[in-house]
Amino acid sequence: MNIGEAARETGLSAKMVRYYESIGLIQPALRTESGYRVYRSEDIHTLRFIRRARGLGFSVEETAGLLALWRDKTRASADVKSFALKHLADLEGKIAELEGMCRTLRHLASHCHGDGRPDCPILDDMASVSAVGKAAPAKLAPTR
Amino acid sequence: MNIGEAARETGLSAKMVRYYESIGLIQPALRTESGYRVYRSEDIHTLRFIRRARGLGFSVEETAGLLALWRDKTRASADVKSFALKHLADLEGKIAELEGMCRTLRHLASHCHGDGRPDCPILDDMASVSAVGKAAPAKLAPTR
DNA sequence: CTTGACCTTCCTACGAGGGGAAGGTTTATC
DNA sequence: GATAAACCTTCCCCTCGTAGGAAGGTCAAG
Repeated sequence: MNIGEAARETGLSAKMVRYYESIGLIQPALRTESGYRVYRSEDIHTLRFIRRARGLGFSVEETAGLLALWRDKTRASADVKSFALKHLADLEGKIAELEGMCRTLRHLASHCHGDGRPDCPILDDMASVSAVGKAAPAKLAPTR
Repeated sequence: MNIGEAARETGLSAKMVRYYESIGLIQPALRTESGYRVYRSEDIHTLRFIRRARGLGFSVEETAGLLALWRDKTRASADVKSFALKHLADLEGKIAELEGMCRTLRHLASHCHGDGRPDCPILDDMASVSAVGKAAPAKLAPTR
């Protein structure tokens, strides 16, 4: 199986597969004589695991940790669980942050009549000195 | 007021202020004879507006749009409102995505006994073929 | 033999900055 | 007036997880 097929099979892109190899998340793939990467079903299995972990929001680095646990047949399930719960807490923190923004935005929007007139409490609030840091608790976290 | 003071005053970093200038989000600052950037209270006002917008999760590009609306004294408040509501919908979409991950993780973790034994339903699930794409709806969205 | 669909490596860009080097300026203290 | 600390300047490279594309090699079908 070459990289394109492996990509279709796993829901990743060929680019991603090469990238994961380049950063050492997966072992270098076998190669044909002409240099094409070759994937066995066991490699596909690993790639699917990776895609699943990424889909659950684990970073690539965390995914490497999970892969190591997966391959370590003597791991304690408690280790996996704490890994998962730690990540869950991260996600919940992110959600809380986004919800703070949503609350503020909803509040501001609800006070804006939203017609053709120029006066707008949303802009007024954003421009007001007192509002600085109100809905931006502590740090300006990475958005996206 | 030089850049360091302006940064402290607005809650941004000096790097960010230079960056915003470099990408054209703000006008090039005035300079002293020796080349130091100088900020007037009106510039500080703008920087605070930016910080507030970023704190509400608007991208820099969206912030540029908001700034333009802010400066346009003839804008319709409806434009601002729709801008805000669009962003709100984006945030809500992001939250829903994260919550999907959380739900799955909570479910998986609740089925893991979390003791010293190696068998772990979390890893089992992640490795199972059928689970592919289950909690990763459609695209693998950028995490962080 | 040619065409098109693959594959390879390498380089660039994104967003939103952070870190730090090398060097100039300003301010406070002695 | 000298010196040291604390500023400032530009410049370039790093992050993270990809995507896009150029230049060139390979493979299967017609």
